[in-house]
Amino acid sequence: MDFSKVPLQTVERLSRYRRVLADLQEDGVESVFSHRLAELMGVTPAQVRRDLSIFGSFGNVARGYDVVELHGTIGRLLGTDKLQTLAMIGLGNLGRTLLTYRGFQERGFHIGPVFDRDSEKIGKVYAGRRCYSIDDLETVLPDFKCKMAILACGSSGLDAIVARLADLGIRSILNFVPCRVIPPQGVFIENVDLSAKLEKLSFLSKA
Amino acid sequence: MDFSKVPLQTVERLSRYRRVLADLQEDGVESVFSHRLAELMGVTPAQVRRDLSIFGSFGNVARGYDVVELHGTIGRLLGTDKLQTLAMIGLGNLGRTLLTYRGFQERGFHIGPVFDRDSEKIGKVYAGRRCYSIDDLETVLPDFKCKMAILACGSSGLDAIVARLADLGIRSILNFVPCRVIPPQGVFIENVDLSAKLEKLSFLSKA
DNA sequence: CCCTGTGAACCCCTTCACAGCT
DNA sequence: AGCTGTGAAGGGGTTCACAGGG
Repeated sequence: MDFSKVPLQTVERLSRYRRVLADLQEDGVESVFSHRLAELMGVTPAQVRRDLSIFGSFGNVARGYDVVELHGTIGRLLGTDKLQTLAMIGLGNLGRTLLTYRGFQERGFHIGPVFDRDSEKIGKVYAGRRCYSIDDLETVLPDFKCKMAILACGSSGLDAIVARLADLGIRSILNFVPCRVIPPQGVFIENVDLSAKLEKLSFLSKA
Repeated sequence: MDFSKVPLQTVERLSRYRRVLADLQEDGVESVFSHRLAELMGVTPAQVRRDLSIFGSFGNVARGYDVVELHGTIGRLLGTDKLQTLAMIGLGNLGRTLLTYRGFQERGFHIGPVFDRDSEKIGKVYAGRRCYSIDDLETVLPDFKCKMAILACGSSGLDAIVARLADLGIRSILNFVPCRVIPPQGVFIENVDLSAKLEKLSFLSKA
């Protein structure tokens, strides 16, 4: 598998395929044609076949795609077939909400250690997770074997924190802080900027 | 201005330009060249010039772009130069967090009426906003003159709610519910799927 | 010189259309 | 017949490279 020639947009669709397949599986559907899968996804059948063909030939001319098998395959591709533990930086409003967000658990993600700089929070337990001082990142984080982290903190000193996370083996980051963070070598960053989305909608609805 | 030939990705960058320009303005910078703006944005100078040239000729060969003027222009383009009131459906964990999210206020967005179907919540006040029954959407929503809405509810009956919102004049929707919603004619929907983002990161960090 | 604005080239992704198979 | 997988064409967005101008 050559990761370099997988379109980014295909990757983004993979999780939606998996969700659709999970629903089909629950309904007892054994196999599905690209046409039907496309309909459920809101894309073209050609798109479905192209996306899947990048990773191999999973389809059968007579029966289409095996639902259970394809669901499992995509799970393995995404790496969500086993539980992954995430670290989180920042325990404000947003951070505390994410701790109890069911969607993560359902998809095999679990927030483990959380870090903050506020001494009021350090040492306390939130939704079953102990809050550590950001100063103790280097001593605490390695125990949890996290490969991913969530940034839900303030913007000051963010680059330094990201650099430390990278040094500790964090490979990818979900960033809720609305400011540009330059990814260290080998680290992927996905930004979530809710205000930007609203501004986009505001622009589009003036058309 | 022909909206149809504005690349979607350019629209998404507009809010980032505005943020960068706001920072420059705060620092007392009067004008800026595409090269510097590109650096702050993390894009190429050609991209900056292309993006801005779509909306007009704002640059000056000798001095570059006027910071204050461009900041204002982009604000008007995005429609964030005046306060906009949003409606919100769903007052769970996420909904309550969004009510107190500072980022929205800072960018000129204000959540007005909130709706839920849980009779425990209806009539109560959360962060200064009264919670209405979703059954009263048609009688309550028109008073607020909302053009945008946020979906932070469960997935059941979502299409029906979206149709009702569209009938009441909602033009665009920020959707946190992880399921496909088919946009009614003339309505824009932006989906926020946090688990999908994590799955994407999970895939990428295996490369 | 070194800037902006922009036609043209380029690249990535999507869609078409069909060969190959059942 | 109707499906999958895939070369080839098409389209949207980015980058190149340069004309035009202070």
